[in-house]
Amino acid sequence: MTYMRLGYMYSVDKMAAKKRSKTATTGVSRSRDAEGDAERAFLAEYDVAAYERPSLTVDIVLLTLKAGAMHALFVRRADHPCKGAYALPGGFVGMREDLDTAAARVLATKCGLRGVFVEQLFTFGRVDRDPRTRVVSVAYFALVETTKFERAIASLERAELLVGRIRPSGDIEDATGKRVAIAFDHDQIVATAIERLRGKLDYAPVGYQLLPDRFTLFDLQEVHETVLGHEVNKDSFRRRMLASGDLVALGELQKDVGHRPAELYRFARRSAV
Amino acid sequence: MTYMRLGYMYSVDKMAAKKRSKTATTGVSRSRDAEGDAERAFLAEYDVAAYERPSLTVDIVLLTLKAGAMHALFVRRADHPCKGAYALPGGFVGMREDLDTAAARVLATKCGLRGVFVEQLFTFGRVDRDPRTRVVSVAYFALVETTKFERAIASLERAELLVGRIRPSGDIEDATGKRVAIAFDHDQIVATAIERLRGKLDYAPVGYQLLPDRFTLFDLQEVHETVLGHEVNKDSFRRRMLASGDLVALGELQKDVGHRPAELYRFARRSAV
DNA sequence: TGAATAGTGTCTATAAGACAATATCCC
DNA sequence: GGGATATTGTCTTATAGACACTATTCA
Repeated sequence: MTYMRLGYMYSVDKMAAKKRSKTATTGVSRSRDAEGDAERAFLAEYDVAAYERPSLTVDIVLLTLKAGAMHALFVRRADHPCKGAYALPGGFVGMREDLDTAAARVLATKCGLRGVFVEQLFTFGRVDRDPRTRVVSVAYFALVETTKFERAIASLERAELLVGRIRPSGDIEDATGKRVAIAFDHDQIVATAIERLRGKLDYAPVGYQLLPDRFTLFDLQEVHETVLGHEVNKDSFRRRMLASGDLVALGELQKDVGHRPAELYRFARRSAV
Repeated sequence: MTYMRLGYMYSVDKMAAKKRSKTATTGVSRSRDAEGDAERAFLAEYDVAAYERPSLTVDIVLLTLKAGAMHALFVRRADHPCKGAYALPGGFVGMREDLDTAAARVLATKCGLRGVFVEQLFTFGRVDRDPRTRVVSVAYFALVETTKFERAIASLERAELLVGRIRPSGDIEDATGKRVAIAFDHDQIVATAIERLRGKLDYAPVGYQLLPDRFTLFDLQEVHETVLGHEVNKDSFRRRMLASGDLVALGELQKDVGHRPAELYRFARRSAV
């Protein structure tokens, strides 16, 4: 029998036997009165107007899954530095704009997408990451299903938009399969995004951002395999997914597939569009 | 039999049967020539000197484990806003200073610690998080063994240093057990640090930052239980840790413990001191 | 009917949880 | 020896991987 105490679970009849007695430790928090010099130092430091500040941007790694590989959206750099290279869509953070809001704005204006999954990824701030000036970039990653992705970039009609195919090695290639140059440290940002996505597969129903509303278990398996970069066991994958409670069977089947059609599912947290 | 192709594992004799044939997908990457207006927009945007910029700081969540609970180091705010409240040690990011370097500098100057584990945590940038001005803060978390922690703050001899005990609920209390006020959004930053630490337990030998050089398996178990906020199964924990390869048995035993002494271990990646 | 993949059932190996039995220290 | 905890070994249960077998669609 167990009960909650201070947020810890204790087994009433076992704790005494299982736990080792601890030597007493004396508290150490000290609260002496603030001294004058420390206070002055603080005040001086907060006179921030006197200091130069780095530029602050957000960069978006918009990921989609297409033809068995992850793809990201890039913008071709029109100028030096890195002229002609693939850069991530990004923008400066406004003074009266939350970071998440800035990310959503860039996603809307430069990628043509609203309401998709976005999450803060990591902040890149190496001093020399941009040769022009000090720029610290808060990177975000977004996931979107491929049809939305393509509709979005088609709607923007912007010449500089590019889609890069991300190889498991981390290399990025264009539609012809040729490896392309990536601007600044954006290759590293993309690699970090893929890594994060991989980590999320274990505990989050990631696939639902990358799949259409209705999909088969095999579709979902392909998403996992592509993200992870290796095969997963089919039987075990099926069992795990069905046991997770994240999937709802629609009672409908694939059509026109040339073999026994698979059942269609949707994710439990998203009502059918 | 399997072989590598494009970074994917394929089972030679099984792929045909296991994989469903995919409908062909046409590539979509387009590389039309850059247009003049897009170029001008880019240039205008990069004229960054014209824009106001948020202040950029790093804040440190220095965590240690003491008396069965996580503790963090705070600084008492000497001024408004949040006068008297507990704030995280932090500082502005210098123009010629990497983010990680800034974090290490704050850790050294304000916490008295060098060479400890530090990792970027998350970037907090809500517009209203500091009422004085727009401040975006890249939060870092650091882990240190309690004796180092206490030696460090003792060496600084600064009156405003405070140690907060972090309750599993997220509340922070002083040495007397009273809940204290936390400045700005720093309670949220601390909560994020604890959450991250929990997540890392699954795949990283986190304990080694929080334990002395020599420790018993039970010490390590206590670290996990405190961080996770719940008990773990002793037998399984033991097996997992010993099988992980992260531990090296020292062939020495505890002394003066009033019961059968446990074997002492050290972490494999850290040579004895 | 045959090709192709979906889905089910079963067996085995591995890891986790439970618990008994034995070992070793200090008093 | 008695108290206390460490450590080992065994049993049970849950989960993953492997694989055979049946089901269903289209050509």
